[in-house]
Amino acid sequence: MPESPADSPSTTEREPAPKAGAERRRAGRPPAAVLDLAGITAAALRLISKNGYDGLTMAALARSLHVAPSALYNHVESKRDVLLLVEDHLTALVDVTAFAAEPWESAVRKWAWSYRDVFAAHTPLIPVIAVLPVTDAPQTLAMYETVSAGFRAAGFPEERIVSAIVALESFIFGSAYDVTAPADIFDSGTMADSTPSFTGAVRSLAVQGHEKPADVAFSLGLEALIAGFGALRE
Amino acid sequence: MPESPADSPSTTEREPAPKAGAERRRAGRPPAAVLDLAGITAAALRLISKNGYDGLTMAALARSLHVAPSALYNHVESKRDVLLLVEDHLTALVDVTAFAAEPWESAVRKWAWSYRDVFAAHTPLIPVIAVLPVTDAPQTLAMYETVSAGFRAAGFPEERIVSAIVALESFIFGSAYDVTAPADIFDSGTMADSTPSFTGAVRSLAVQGHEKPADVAFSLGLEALIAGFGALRE
DNA sequence: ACCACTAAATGAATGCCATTCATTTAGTGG
DNA sequence: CCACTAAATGAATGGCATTCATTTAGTGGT
Repeated sequence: MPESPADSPSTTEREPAPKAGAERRRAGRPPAAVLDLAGITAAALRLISKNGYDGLTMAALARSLHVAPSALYNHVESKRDVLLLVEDHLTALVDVTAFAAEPWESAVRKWAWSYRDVFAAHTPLIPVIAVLPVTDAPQTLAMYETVSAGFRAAGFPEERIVSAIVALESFIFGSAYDVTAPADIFDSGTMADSTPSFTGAVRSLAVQGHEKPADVAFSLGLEALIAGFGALRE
Repeated sequence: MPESPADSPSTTEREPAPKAGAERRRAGRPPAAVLDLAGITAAALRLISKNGYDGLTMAALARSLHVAPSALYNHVESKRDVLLLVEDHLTALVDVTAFAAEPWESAVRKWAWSYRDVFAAHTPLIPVIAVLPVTDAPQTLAMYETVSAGFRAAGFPEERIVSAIVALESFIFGSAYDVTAPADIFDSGTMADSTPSFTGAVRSLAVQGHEKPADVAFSLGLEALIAGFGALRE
Protein backbone atom coordinates (compact mmCIF):
# COMPACT_ATOMS: atom_id res chain seq x y z
CA MET A 1 0.00 0.00 0.00
CA PRO A 2 2.12 2.87 -1.33
CA GLU A 3 0.60 6.16 -0.28
CA SER A 4 -2.79 7.80 -0.32
CA PRO A 5 -2.00 10.54 -2.84
CA ALA A 6 -4.20 13.32 -1.55
CA ASP A 7 -5.55 13.28 1.97
CA SER A 8 -8.07 16.02 2.33
CA PRO A 9 -6.65 18.54 4.81
CA SER A 10 -9.61 18.10 7.15
CA THR A 11 -8.87 14.40 7.73
CA THR A 12 -5.12 14.79 7.97
CA GLU A 13 -5.25 15.64 11.64
CA ARG A 14 -4.53 12.10 12.69
CA GLU A 15 -0.93 12.95 13.40
CA PRO A 16 -0.80 16.69 13.86
CA ALA A 17 2.97 16.37 13.68
CA PRO A 18 5.40 14.30 15.74
CA LYS A 19 6.61 17.53 17.27
CA ALA A 20 9.45 17.76 19.73
CA GLY A 21 8.05 17.49 23.23
CA ALA A 22 4.42 17.16 24.00
CA GLU A 23 2.36 14.81 21.90
CA ARG A 24 -1.01 14.42 23.48
CA ARG A 25 -2.35 10.95 23.39
CA ARG A 26 -6.06 10.72 23.07
CA ALA A 27 -8.09 8.32 25.18
CA GLY A 28 -8.37 4.67 24.26
CA ARG A 29 -5.95 1.87 23.75
CA PRO A 30 -2.90 3.03 21.80
CA PRO A 31 -1.77 1.11 18.68
CA ALA A 32 1.30 -0.13 20.51
CA ALA A 33 1.56 -0.58 24.25
CA VAL A 34 3.34 2.31 25.92
CA LEU A 35 4.08 0.68 29.25
CA ASP A 36 5.71 -2.54 30.38
CA LEU A 37 7.28 -3.70 33.63
CA ALA A 38 10.85 -3.16 32.47
CA GLY A 39 10.06 0.39 31.45
CA ILE A 40 8.29 1.13 34.70
CA THR A 41 11.25 -0.25 36.66
CA ALA A 42 13.75 1.81 34.70
CA ALA A 43 11.71 4.98 35.07
CA ALA A 44 11.35 4.39 38.82
CA LEU A 45 15.11 4.01 39.18
CA ARG A 46 15.72 7.18 37.17
CA LEU A 47 13.32 9.08 39.40
CA ILE A 48 14.86 7.71 42.58
CA SER A 49 18.37 8.59 41.54
CA LYS A 50 17.33 12.09 40.57
CA ASN A 51 14.91 13.02 43.36
CA GLY A 52 15.22 10.32 46.00
CA TYR A 53 12.41 8.15 47.31
CA ASP A 54 10.32 11.20 48.18
CA GLY A 55 10.27 11.90 44.47
CA LEU A 56 8.94 8.46 43.65
CA THR A 57 5.21 9.03 43.48
CA MET A 58 2.78 7.35 41.17
CA ALA A 59 2.01 10.72 39.64
CA ALA A 60 5.67 11.53 39.00
CA LEU A 61 6.30 8.06 37.65
CA ALA A 62 3.38 8.42 35.26
CA ARG A 63 4.54 11.85 34.17
CA SER A 64 8.03 10.59 33.43
CA LEU A 65 6.50 7.91 31.24
CA HIS A 66 4.16 10.37 29.49
CA VAL A 67 1.14 8.56 30.76
CA ALA A 68 -1.81 9.19 33.08
CA PRO A 69 -1.33 7.88 36.63
CA SER A 70 -4.20 5.44 36.29
CA ALA A 71 -2.49 3.76 33.33
CA LEU A 72 0.13 2.36 35.71
CA TYR A 73 -2.53 0.30 37.40
CA ASN A 74 -2.99 -1.79 34.28
CA HIS A 75 0.50 -3.16 35.01
CA VAL A 76 0.99 -3.07 38.77
CA GLU A 77 -1.47 -3.46 41.58
CA SER A 78 -0.01 -0.87 43.90
CA LYS A 79 2.96 1.31 44.61
CA ARG A 80 4.37 -1.54 46.67
CA ASP A 81 4.58 -3.55 43.46
CA VAL A 82 6.73 -0.84 41.95
CA LEU A 83 9.06 -1.01 44.94
CA LEU A 84 9.26 -4.77 44.50
CA LEU A 85 10.27 -4.36 40.88
CA VAL A 86 13.01 -1.99 41.95
CA GLU A 87 14.12 -4.27 44.75
CA ASP A 88 14.46 -7.30 42.55
CA HIS A 89 16.34 -5.31 39.94
CA LEU A 90 18.82 -4.09 42.54
CA THR A 91 19.37 -7.51 44.06
CA ALA A 92 20.59 -8.69 40.68
CA LEU A 93 23.39 -6.12 41.04
CA VAL A 94 24.75 -7.72 44.20
CA ASP A 95 28.03 -9.45 43.46
CA VAL A 96 27.89 -13.16 44.20
CA THR A 97 30.53 -14.22 41.69
CA ALA A 98 33.15 -14.88 44.35
CA PHE A 99 31.25 -17.90 45.63
CA ALA A 100 32.24 -19.74 42.46
CA ALA A 101 35.89 -18.85 42.56
CA GLU A 102 37.18 -17.96 46.01
CA PRO A 103 37.43 -19.45 49.47
CA TRP A 104 34.36 -19.10 51.64
CA GLU A 105 35.70 -16.28 53.83
CA SER A 106 36.56 -13.93 51.02
CA ALA A 107 33.43 -14.83 49.07
CA VAL A 108 31.22 -13.90 52.02
CA ARG A 109 33.23 -10.74 52.54
CA LYS A 110 32.80 -9.59 48.94
CA TRP A 111 29.13 -10.48 48.87
CA ALA A 112 28.39 -8.66 52.12
CA TRP A 113 30.16 -5.46 51.13
CA SER A 114 28.50 -5.45 47.75
CA TYR A 115 25.07 -6.13 49.26
CA ARG A 116 25.49 -3.32 51.77
CA ASP A 117 26.70 -0.86 49.15
CA VAL A 118 23.81 -1.56 46.82
CA PHE A 119 21.15 -1.02 49.47
CA ALA A 120 22.83 1.84 51.32
CA ALA A 121 21.52 4.01 48.50
CA HIS A 122 18.07 2.44 48.81
CA THR A 123 17.29 2.18 52.51
CA PRO A 124 13.58 2.91 52.00
CA LEU A 125 13.38 -0.53 50.41
CA ILE A 126 14.67 -2.32 53.49
CA PRO A 127 11.35 -2.47 55.34
CA VAL A 128 9.88 -3.96 52.19
CA ILE A 129 12.63 -6.51 51.58
CA ALA A 130 12.87 -7.66 55.14
CA VAL A 131 9.39 -9.13 55.17
CA LEU A 132 9.20 -10.05 51.49
CA PRO A 133 8.38 -13.67 50.67
CA VAL A 134 11.11 -14.81 48.32
CA THR A 135 8.53 -16.20 45.94
CA ASP A 136 7.72 -12.69 44.86
CA ALA A 137 11.29 -11.84 43.88
CA PRO A 138 13.04 -14.21 41.49
CA GLN A 139 16.39 -12.43 41.47
CA THR A 140 16.43 -12.40 45.23
CA LEU A 141 15.75 -16.09 45.31
CA ALA A 142 18.56 -16.64 42.82
CA MET A 143 20.95 -14.79 45.10
CA TYR A 144 19.97 -16.99 48.05
CA GLU A 145 20.56 -20.08 45.96
CA THR A 146 24.07 -19.04 45.03
CA VAL A 147 24.96 -18.02 48.55
CA SER A 148 23.55 -21.12 50.21
CA ALA A 149 25.32 -23.34 47.67
CA GLY A 150 28.52 -21.55 48.60
CA PHE A 151 27.94 -22.22 52.28
CA ARG A 152 27.17 -25.85 51.61
CA ALA A 153 30.26 -26.33 49.47
CA ALA A 154 32.35 -24.79 52.22
CA GLY A 155 31.27 -27.53 54.62
CA PHE A 156 28.55 -25.68 56.47
CA PRO A 157 26.11 -27.96 58.31
CA GLU A 158 22.84 -27.74 56.44
CA GLU A 159 20.64 -26.85 59.40
CA ARG A 160 22.65 -23.70 60.06
CA ILE A 161 22.88 -22.31 56.56
CA VAL A 162 19.65 -20.33 56.59
CA SER A 163 20.22 -18.97 60.08
CA ALA A 164 23.71 -17.83 59.20
CA ILE A 165 22.53 -16.09 56.04
CA VAL A 166 19.67 -14.42 57.88
CA ALA A 167 22.03 -13.17 60.58
CA LEU A 168 24.41 -11.78 57.99
CA GLU A 169 21.58 -10.14 56.12
CA SER A 170 20.24 -8.54 59.28
CA PHE A 171 23.65 -7.07 59.96
CA ILE A 172 23.91 -5.89 56.36
CA PHE A 173 20.52 -4.16 56.36
CA GLY A 174 21.20 -2.45 59.65
CA SER A 175 24.59 -1.33 58.42
CA ALA A 176 23.12 0.09 55.23
CA TYR A 177 21.29 2.65 57.37
CA ASP A 178 24.53 3.68 59.04
CA VAL A 179 26.02 4.68 55.74
CA THR A 180 23.34 7.33 55.32
CA ALA A 181 23.56 8.71 58.85
CA PRO A 182 24.71 12.31 59.24
CA ALA A 183 28.34 12.81 60.24
CA ASP A 184 27.46 14.52 63.51
CA ILE A 185 25.04 11.83 64.61
CA PHE A 186 27.01 11.16 67.81
CA ASP A 187 27.50 14.74 68.85
CA SER A 188 26.14 14.78 72.38
CA GLY A 189 25.80 18.57 72.43
CA THR A 190 24.97 20.13 75.74
CA MET A 191 24.70 16.74 77.43
CA ALA A 192 28.39 15.99 76.91
CA ASP A 193 29.21 16.60 80.57
CA SER A 194 26.76 14.01 81.80
CA THR A 195 27.97 11.37 79.34
CA PRO A 196 31.74 11.28 79.82
CA SER A 197 32.29 7.69 78.78
CA PHE A 198 30.37 7.91 75.55
CA THR A 199 31.66 11.37 74.70
CA GLY A 200 35.24 10.20 75.21
CA ALA A 201 34.71 7.18 73.02
CA VAL A 202 33.25 9.33 70.26
CA ARG A 203 36.15 11.74 70.49
CA SER A 204 38.79 9.05 70.31
CA LEU A 205 37.03 7.65 67.28
CA ALA A 206 37.15 11.00 65.52
CA VAL A 207 40.87 11.32 66.19
CA GLN A 208 41.71 8.13 64.37
CA GLY A 209 41.25 9.27 60.91
CA HIS A 210 40.24 9.08 57.41
CA GLU A 211 38.20 5.88 57.15
CA LYS A 212 34.47 6.40 57.27
CA PRO A 213 33.06 5.41 60.65
CA ALA A 214 30.30 3.36 59.03
CA ASP A 215 32.92 1.37 57.14
CA VAL A 216 34.99 0.73 60.25
CA ALA A 217 31.99 -0.54 62.16
CA PHE A 218 30.86 -2.68 59.25
CA SER A 219 34.27 -4.23 58.86
CA LEU A 220 34.53 -4.92 62.58
CA GLY A 221 31.16 -6.65 62.76
CA LEU A 222 31.52 -8.51 59.50
CA GLU A 223 34.90 -9.98 60.42
CA ALA A 224 33.53 -11.14 63.76
CA LEU A 225 30.61 -12.84 62.05
CA ILE A 226 32.82 -14.48 59.44
CA ALA A 227 35.20 -15.75 62.09
CA GLY A 228 32.38 -17.00 64.28
CA PHE A 229 30.52 -18.69 61.47
CA GLY A 230 33.68 -20.11 59.91
CA ALA A 231 34.18 -22.15 63.06
CA LEU A 232 30.90 -23.96 62.40
CA ARG A 233 32.21 -25.63 59.25
CA GLU A 234 32.91 -29.33 59.34
CA MET B 1 -20.86 42.75 82.71
CA PRO B 2 -22.80 40.49 85.07
CA GLU B 3 -25.49 38.71 83.20
CA SER B 4 -28.11 39.66 80.76
CA PRO B 5 -31.09 38.84 82.97
CA ALA B 6 -33.26 37.27 80.38
CA ASP B 7 -31.43 35.34 77.77
CA SER B 8 -33.87 34.42 75.13
CA PRO B 9 -33.87 30.63 74.85
CA SER B 10 -32.24 30.94 71.46
CA THR B 11 -29.06 32.45 72.98
CA THR B 12 -28.80 30.16 76.01
CA GLU B 13 -26.89 27.50 74.16
CA ARG B 14 -23.53 28.42 75.64
CA GLU B 15 -23.19 25.31 77.77
CA PRO B 16 -25.76 22.82 76.65
CA ALA B 17 -24.68 20.62 79.57
CA PRO B 18 -21.37 19.01 80.54
CA LYS B 19 -22.72 15.72 79.37
CA ALA B 20 -20.89 12.47 79.64
CA GLY B 21 -18.81 12.07 76.53
CA ALA B 22 -18.67 14.91 74.14
CA GLU B 23 -18.05 18.30 75.60
CA ARG B 24 -17.38 20.69 72.83
CA ARG B 25 -14.57 23.05 73.54
CA ARG B 26 -15.08 26.47 72.07
CA ALA B 27 -12.26 28.23 70.28
CA GLY B 28 -9.58 30.08 72.20
CA ARG B 29 -7.07 29.17 74.84
CA PRO B 30 -8.59 26.87 77.45
CA PRO B 31 -8.27 27.71 81.18
CA ALA B 32 -5.88 24.81 81.68
CA ALA B 33 -3.65 23.38 78.99
CA VAL B 34 -5.08 20.22 77.48
CA LEU B 35 -1.94 18.92 75.80
CA ASP B 36 1.60 18.25 76.87
CA LEU B 37 4.42 16.12 75.50
CA ALA B 38 3.90 13.27 77.95
CA GLY B 39 0.23 13.06 77.08
CA ILE B 40 0.92 13.14 73.36
CA THR B 41 3.49 10.37 73.75
CA ALA B 42 1.14 8.20 75.78
CA ALA B 43 -1.70 8.70 73.31
CA ALA B 44 0.58 7.86 70.40
CA LEU B 45 1.64 4.63 72.08
CA ARG B 46 -1.96 3.71 72.81
CA LEU B 47 -2.88 4.31 69.20
CA ILE B 48 0.07 2.30 67.90
CA SER B 49 -0.67 -0.66 70.10
CA LYS B 50 -4.31 -0.65 69.06
CA ASN B 51 -4.10 0.08 65.34
CA GLY B 52 -0.44 -0.18 64.41
CA TYR B 53 1.63 2.52 62.79
CA ASP B 54 -0.88 2.93 59.98
CA GLY B 55 -3.31 4.05 62.63
CA LEU B 56 -0.95 6.72 63.90
CA THR B 57 -2.06 9.80 62.01
CA MET B 58 -2.10 13.33 63.27
CA ALA B 59 -5.87 13.36 62.88
CA ALA B 60 -6.32 10.15 64.88
CA LEU B 61 -3.90 11.34 67.52
CA ALA B 62 -5.79 14.60 67.87
CA ARG B 63 -9.11 12.79 68.04
CA SER B 64 -7.88 10.49 70.79
CA LEU B 65 -6.87 13.56 72.77
CA HIS B 66 -10.18 15.35 72.11
CA VAL B 67 -8.45 18.13 70.31
CA ALA B 68 -8.30 19.60 66.80
CA PRO B 69 -5.36 18.35 64.69
CA SER B 70 -3.85 21.80 64.46
CA ALA B 71 -3.59 21.98 68.24
CA LEU B 72 -0.84 19.36 68.14
CA TYR B 73 1.37 21.77 66.26
CA ASN B 74 1.59 24.04 69.27
CA HIS B 75 3.64 21.27 70.90
CA VAL B 76 5.44 19.43 68.11
CA GLU B 77 6.80 20.67 64.84
CA SER B 78 5.89 17.66 62.76
CA LYS B 79 4.80 14.08 62.86
CA ARG B 80 8.47 13.12 62.93
CA ASP B 81 8.66 14.82 66.32
CA VAL B 82 5.91 12.55 67.57
CA LEU B 83 7.86 9.51 66.39
CA LEU B 84 10.90 10.85 68.21
CA LEU B 85 8.95 11.15 71.42
CA VAL B 86 7.84 7.56 71.05
CA GLU B 87 11.33 6.41 70.19
CA ASP B 88 12.91 8.01 73.21
CA HIS B 89 10.21 6.63 75.47
CA LEU B 90 10.82 3.11 74.17
CA THR B 91 14.58 3.33 74.48
CA ALA B 92 14.13 3.93 78.18
CA LEU B 93 12.54 0.48 78.34
CA VAL B 94 15.67 -1.25 77.07
CA ASP B 95 17.30 -3.16 79.89
CA VAL B 96 20.84 -1.97 80.58
CA THR B 97 20.94 -2.93 84.23
CA ALA B 98 23.21 -5.91 83.65
CA PHE B 99 26.13 -3.63 82.80
CA ALA B 100 26.31 -2.67 86.45
CA ALA B 101 26.17 -6.17 87.83
CA GLU B 102 27.30 -8.85 85.43
CA PRO B 103 30.31 -9.76 83.35
CA TRP B 104 30.59 -8.06 79.99
CA GLU B 105 29.45 -11.02 77.89
CA SER B 106 26.19 -11.61 79.68
CA ALA B 107 25.52 -7.89 80.02
CA VAL B 108 25.83 -7.40 76.28
CA ARG B 109 23.68 -10.44 75.69
CA LYS B 110 20.86 -9.20 77.91
CA TRP B 111 21.02 -5.70 76.50
CA ALA B 112 20.93 -6.90 72.91
CA TRP B 113 17.97 -9.23 73.41
CA SER B 114 16.04 -6.58 75.26
CA TYR B 115 16.83 -3.93 72.65
CA ARG B 116 15.71 -6.23 69.84
CA ASP B 117 12.52 -7.21 71.62
CA VAL B 118 11.50 -3.64 72.30
CA PHE B 119 11.92 -2.51 68.70
CA ALA B 120 10.64 -5.65 67.01
CA ALA B 121 7.19 -4.30 67.81
CA HIS B 122 8.15 -0.88 66.45
CA THR B 123 10.06 -1.44 63.23
CA PRO B 124 8.62 1.64 61.55
CA LEU B 125 10.75 3.64 63.98
CA ILE B 126 13.98 2.07 62.82
CA PRO B 127 14.51 4.29 59.77
CA VAL B 128 14.01 7.24 62.10
CA ILE B 129 16.35 6.04 64.85
CA ALA B 130 19.11 4.93 62.56
CA VAL B 131 19.83 8.45 61.37
CA LEU B 132 18.81 10.27 64.53
CA PRO B 133 21.37 12.62 66.09
CA VAL B 134 21.62 11.52 69.70
CA THR B 135 21.28 15.11 70.84
CA ASP B 136 17.59 14.93 70.04
CA ALA B 137 16.95 11.91 72.24
CA PRO B 138 18.07 12.13 75.86
CA GLN B 139 17.07 8.61 76.86
CA THR B 140 18.89 7.21 73.88
CA LEU B 141 21.98 9.12 74.83
CA ALA B 142 21.69 7.80 78.37
CA MET B 143 21.59 4.24 77.06
CA TYR B 144 24.75 4.82 75.05
CA GLU B 145 26.47 6.19 78.10
CA THR B 146 25.68 3.14 80.18
CA VAL B 147 26.68 0.74 77.45
CA SER B 148 29.92 2.48 76.57
CA ALA B 149 30.86 2.68 80.24
CA GLY B 150 30.29 -1.05 80.44
CA PHE B 151 32.57 -1.64 77.47
CA ARG B 152 35.25 0.59 78.93
CA ALA B 153 35.09 -1.11 82.32
CA ALA B 154 35.45 -4.47 80.60
CA GLY B 155 38.79 -3.42 79.16
CA PHE B 156 37.69 -2.41 75.68
CA PRO B 157 40.14 -0.16 73.85
CA GLU B 158 38.54 3.25 73.69
CA GLU B 159 38.87 3.72 69.93
CA ARG B 160 36.81 0.63 69.24
CA ILE B 161 33.94 1.18 71.62
CA VAL B 162 31.73 3.22 69.32
CA SER B 163 32.36 0.98 66.32
CA ALA B 164 31.50 -2.13 68.31
CA ILE B 165 28.29 -0.59 69.61
CA VAL B 166 27.30 0.58 66.15
CA ALA B 167 27.92 -2.87 64.72
CA LEU B 168 25.83 -4.49 67.43
CA GLU B 169 23.07 -1.97 66.93
CA SER B 170 23.03 -2.55 63.19
CA PHE B 171 22.63 -6.25 63.80
CA ILE B 172 19.90 -5.61 66.35
CA PHE B 173 17.88 -3.33 64.07
CA GLY B 174 18.14 -5.72 61.16
CA SER B 175 17.12 -8.60 63.40
CA ALA B 176 14.11 -6.68 64.69
CA TYR B 177 12.66 -6.82 61.18
CA ASP B 178 13.11 -10.60 61.07
CA VAL B 179 10.86 -11.03 64.04
CA THR B 180 7.98 -9.55 62.09
CA ALA B 181 8.54 -11.52 58.90
CA PRO B 182 5.82 -13.98 57.86
CA ALA B 183 6.47 -17.63 58.66
CA ASP B 184 6.46 -18.67 55.01
CA ILE B 185 8.93 -16.01 53.92
CA PHE B 186 11.36 -18.61 52.59
CA ASP B 187 8.88 -20.70 50.72
CA SER B 188 10.35 -20.85 47.24
CA GLY B 189 7.07 -21.96 45.67
CA THR B 190 7.22 -23.03 42.05
CA MET B 191 10.92 -22.16 41.82
CA ALA B 192 11.89 -24.85 44.30
CA ASP B 193 13.28 -27.11 41.57
CA SER B 194 15.71 -24.49 40.35
CA THR B 195 16.96 -23.67 43.84
CA PRO B 196 17.87 -27.05 45.32
CA SER B 197 20.54 -25.86 47.72
CA PHE B 198 18.46 -23.12 49.26
CA THR B 199 15.29 -25.19 49.33
CA GLY B 200 17.10 -28.01 51.10
CA ALA B 201 18.55 -25.66 53.67
CA VAL B 202 15.12 -24.19 54.35
CA ARG B 203 13.61 -27.64 54.73
CA SER B 204 16.27 -28.86 57.13
CA LEU B 205 15.70 -25.74 59.18
CA ALA B 206 12.00 -26.47 59.41
CA VAL B 207 12.65 -30.00 60.59
CA GLN B 208 14.63 -28.89 63.63
CA GLY B 209 11.86 -27.63 65.65
CA HIS B 210 10.18 -25.47 68.08
CA GLU B 211 12.45 -22.44 68.45
CA LYS B 212 11.46 -19.47 66.34
CA PRO B 213 13.76 -19.13 63.30
CA ALA B 214 14.29 -15.44 63.99
CA ASP B 215 15.49 -16.25 67.51
CA VAL B 216 17.87 -18.93 66.28
CA ALA B 217 19.42 -16.57 63.73
CA PHE B 218 19.66 -13.78 66.28
CA SER B 219 21.35 -16.00 68.82
CA LEU B 220 23.79 -17.33 66.25
CA GLY B 221 24.82 -13.87 65.09
CA LEU B 222 24.89 -12.33 68.52
CA GLU B 223 27.14 -15.01 69.98
CA ALA B 224 29.54 -14.62 67.06
CA LEU B 225 29.70 -10.88 67.62
CA ILE B 226 30.19 -11.24 71.37
CA ALA B 227 32.96 -13.80 70.89
CA GLY B 228 34.67 -11.71 68.21
CA PHE B 229 34.45 -8.47 70.17
CA GLY B 230 35.38 -10.11 73.43
CA ALA B 231 38.75 -10.93 71.94
CA LEU B 232 39.48 -7.23 71.53
CA ARG B 233 39.58 -6.60 75.25
CA GLU B 234 42.88 -5.86 76.90
C1' DA C 1 -16.34 -10.58 7.67
C1' DC C 2 -18.24 -9.85 11.74
C1' DC C 3 -18.53 -9.97 16.78
C1' DA C 4 -17.56 -10.64 21.58
C1' DC C 5 -13.85 -10.10 24.53
C1' DT C 6 -9.98 -8.26 26.50
C1' DA C 7 -6.06 -4.97 26.97
C1' DA C 8 -4.48 -0.44 27.62
C1' DA C 9 -5.01 4.10 27.59
C1' DT C 10 -7.60 8.80 29.47
C1' DG C 11 -9.81 11.85 32.74
C1' DA C 12 -12.51 12.75 36.51
C1' DA C 13 -13.44 11.68 40.91
C1' DT C 14 -12.56 10.00 46.14
C1' DG C 15 -10.87 10.12 50.52
C1' DC C 16 -7.02 10.57 53.39
C1' DC C 17 -3.01 12.86 54.87
C1' DA C 18 0.23 16.42 57.07
C1' DT C 19 0.55 20.96 57.50
C1' DT C 20 -0.64 26.17 57.59
C1' DC C 21 -3.15 30.20 58.76
C1' DA C 22 -6.44 33.39 60.52
C1' DT C 23 -9.04 33.81 64.55
C1' DT C 24 -10.42 33.44 69.33
C1' DT C 25 -9.67 33.22 74.14
C1' DA C 26 -6.97 33.18 78.42
C1' DG C 27 -3.36 33.80 81.35
C1' DT C 28 1.19 36.80 82.50
C1' DG C 29 4.81 40.29 83.12
C1' DG C 30 5.78 45.21 83.15
C1' DC D 1 -4.42 48.08 82.70
C1' DC D 2 -2.18 46.73 78.65
C1' DA D 3 0.83 44.34 75.48
C1' DC D 4 2.34 39.92 74.74
C1' DT D 5 2.35 35.22 74.40
C1' DA D 6 0.37 30.49 74.76
C1' DA D 7 -3.01 27.29 73.35
C1' DA D 8 -7.02 26.18 71.46
C1' DT D 9 -10.58 26.06 67.01
C1' DG D 10 -11.89 25.68 62.26
C1' DA D 11 -11.24 26.34 57.60
C1' DA D 12 -8.29 25.93 54.04
C1' DT D 13 -4.26 23.79 50.94
C1' DG D 14 -1.90 20.76 48.13
C1' DG D 15 -0.28 16.19 47.57
C1' DC D 16 -0.99 11.47 47.71
C1' DA D 17 -2.55 6.50 46.18
C1' DT D 18 -6.19 4.51 44.28
C1' DT D 19 -10.83 3.65 41.73
C1' DC D 20 -14.09 3.98 38.14
C1' DA D 21 -16.46 5.03 33.94
C1' DT D 22 -15.25 5.67 29.33
C1' DT D 23 -12.78 5.25 24.98
C1' DT D 24 -10.15 2.94 21.63
C1' DA D 25 -7.61 -0.96 19.56
C1' DG D 26 -6.20 -5.42 18.78
C1' DT D 27 -7.53 -10.69 18.91
C1' DG D 28 -9.68 -15.20 18.65
C1' DG D 29 -13.69 -17.69 17.20
C1' DT D 30 -17.43 -18.74 14.01
